[in-house]
Amino acid sequence: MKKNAILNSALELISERGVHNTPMSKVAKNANVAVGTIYHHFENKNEILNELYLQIKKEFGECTRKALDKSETPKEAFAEIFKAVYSYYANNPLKFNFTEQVAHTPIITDQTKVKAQQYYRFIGEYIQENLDNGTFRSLPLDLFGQLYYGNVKALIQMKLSDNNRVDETVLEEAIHTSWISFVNR
Amino acid sequence: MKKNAILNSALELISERGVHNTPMSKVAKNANVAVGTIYHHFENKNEILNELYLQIKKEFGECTRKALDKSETPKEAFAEIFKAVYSYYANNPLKFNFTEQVAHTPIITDQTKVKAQQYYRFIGEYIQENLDNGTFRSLPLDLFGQLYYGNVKALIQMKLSDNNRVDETVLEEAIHTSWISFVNR
Amino acid sequence: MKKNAILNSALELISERGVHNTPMSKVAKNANVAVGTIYHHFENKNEILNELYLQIKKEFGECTRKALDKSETPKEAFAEIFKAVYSYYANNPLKFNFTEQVAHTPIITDQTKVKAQQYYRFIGEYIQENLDNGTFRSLPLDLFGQLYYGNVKALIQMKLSDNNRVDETVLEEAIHTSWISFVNR
Amino acid sequence: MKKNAILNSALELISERGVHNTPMSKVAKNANVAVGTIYHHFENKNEILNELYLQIKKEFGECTRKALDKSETPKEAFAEIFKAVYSYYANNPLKFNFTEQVAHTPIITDQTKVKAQQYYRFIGEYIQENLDNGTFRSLPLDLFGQLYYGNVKALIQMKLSDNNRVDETVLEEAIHTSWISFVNR
DNA sequence: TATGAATGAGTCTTCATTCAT
DNA sequence: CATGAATGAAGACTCATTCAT
Repeated sequence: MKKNAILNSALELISERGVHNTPMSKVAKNANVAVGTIYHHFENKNEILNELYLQIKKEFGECTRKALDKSETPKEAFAEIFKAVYSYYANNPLKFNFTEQVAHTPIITDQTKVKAQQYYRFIGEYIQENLDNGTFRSLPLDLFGQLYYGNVKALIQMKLSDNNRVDETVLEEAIHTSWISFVNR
Repeated sequence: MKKNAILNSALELISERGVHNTPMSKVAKNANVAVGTIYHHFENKNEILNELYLQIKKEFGECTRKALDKSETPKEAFAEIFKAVYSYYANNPLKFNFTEQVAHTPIITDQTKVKAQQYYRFIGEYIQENLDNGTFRSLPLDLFGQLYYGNVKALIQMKLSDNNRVDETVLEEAIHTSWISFVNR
Repeated sequence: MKKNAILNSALELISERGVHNTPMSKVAKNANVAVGTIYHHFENKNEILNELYLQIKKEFGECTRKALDKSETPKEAFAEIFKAVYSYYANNPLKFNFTEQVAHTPIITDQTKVKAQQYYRFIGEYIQENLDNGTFRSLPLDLFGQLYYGNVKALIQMKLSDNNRVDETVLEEAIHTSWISFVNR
Repeated sequence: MKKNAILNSALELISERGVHNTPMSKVAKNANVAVGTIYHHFENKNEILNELYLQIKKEFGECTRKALDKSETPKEAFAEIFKAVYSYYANNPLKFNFTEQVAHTPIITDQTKVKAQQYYRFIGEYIQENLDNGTFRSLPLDLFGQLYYGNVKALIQMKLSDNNRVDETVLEEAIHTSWISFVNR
């Protein structure tokens, strides 16, 4: 479908060249589509970006959700979520770059952000739960989230900057590093 | 000096409106300077951004260096560096926004990045030292750096998004959280 | 019939929004028809406008003709034609707006204009007759026409801009004003 | 001055080809100016049109005002204003076409219209005066204005469509035709 | 006939940069 | 050094028209 070709084209170009260095004309050409066709499927450039953002966050949420569901203990869940997030972005570097570029930008509307958050709200719930039952040390929920995600991101960035540096050992090491910072005792 | 007025004007506008939403004409007007004047002091727009980046990283480095110098134990140093970085950006939100926006962009040249790193190389050295002497758990140096900086950033972002949420207690808590994740035993 | 739906849709939109602010896509949607369907019934956008123009002028001619036919004296005819033209456009403001917008534009072809004129040639003939027999003061025919129609238009515009200002009295007054300017003695 | 070149270029092209058939690129080329230069002097296309409109109405007002000032009787004033308006547009056909095209369009803002009216308010005042003192037959002021201007326009159009048809005699005849329609008795 | 996705030339506008004063 | 008018390439978006289904 041309709509998907357009979304993929935009993802590719934007993640490589930046949002403001990616004219619609290039998005069109790269999608083997006429410029006008883009506007048949999307209201404007921002709508493409919002749709792309939402699509990524949905996929991201689904992968991570599976990881949580198959886990039996909080510790296992912690590691599995970590690995899922890491894997998702390590395997989809374009999507990582795109998200990082666009997330804190007025391009992504509040409406989109709210919608997107529903796809991974369960992570917050997982954290809150284990904050409540004393598994985790007492920290503001959102700070916890930022620290946790920051830890995963550190690893993702290492992976993307040099594919060979991150192996199973480093991954486990990073997870452990993260875990001990949050867990009580 | 007009050159400084231009740099400050650019910093203000860019951090608030984004690089690509900040035309030179606005930079000029905001600096009370004619457009042409900018081009007497800078080769082009990118040069402004690179110079700004360098200037910020230098200042950042100096603040942090002082924090390290007055510390006596590795643990104290860890906390002091954390606080210094946090304070610098919490007190200079424009500079934080600017840096975050620009850092991972082709706008900032490799040459600039290399130069900038010299201003805070000592942090890497501090970490390496304590990695070597066994104070810190064994982690790749750059991963360590990313994790450490990621932790500080989580707190800075919390501060900037809601000034009142981060007090001395939360700060100490965050530092502790970070410390225990790295230290051996 | 879809063809009529298209013509009506175009009339509505164009009279309200202007020719160049009325894309074919909107004409189609407003007519509950696909864009492509329009091109089965019309060669292109201009053909719609020309057909619309012709249709209006025909209807206009018929109304006015009836008014003339039932009149017995030149003076009565003068008044009846005046009222007929006034009524037609006062009751069909969309058609008035459309005509005014389009009439002096290269959109309407000379061929269309010639065809249209046949629908109300009898008005010119009525004037010429009474010019010849001395009822009217001697004026170039087309100037007479322009003046006469200009007088009616003044009233139509008054009516359309403020519905309540034009009542029977004002209408009669305007007709009288016009009549005395043309009649001999 | 380039600003004037732009205004003249726009006047020329628009009066000949229509507003929506006159791209800024052509306005620029015809003015021997770069496209960007236009936007150095005007906010956007509409601002050019509004400024042009205002300029024309000002000039128009000044010419007509002189005609009124040198007149001694109401009848003389009636004729002189008629001639002045006629002459102005007959000698400036581009300006006539431009005004006619644009006047009843949302392009010209209400603010512009209000400003413009001040340039020829005195005509309304002249009419009102002679309506009050019984020189003119009792008609709504604005209808009077429309009829009066309509009569002049009829002659202007005749002149512009065939330069040779309107001579001094026809002009006097038209003025007389108009005068007798308004004057009492 | 009917549909509506697709096309791409053309429109307005922006903005980094230049250069005459 | 300072000024700001001028430049024109490039960008987002529109829309009349075509054509495969």
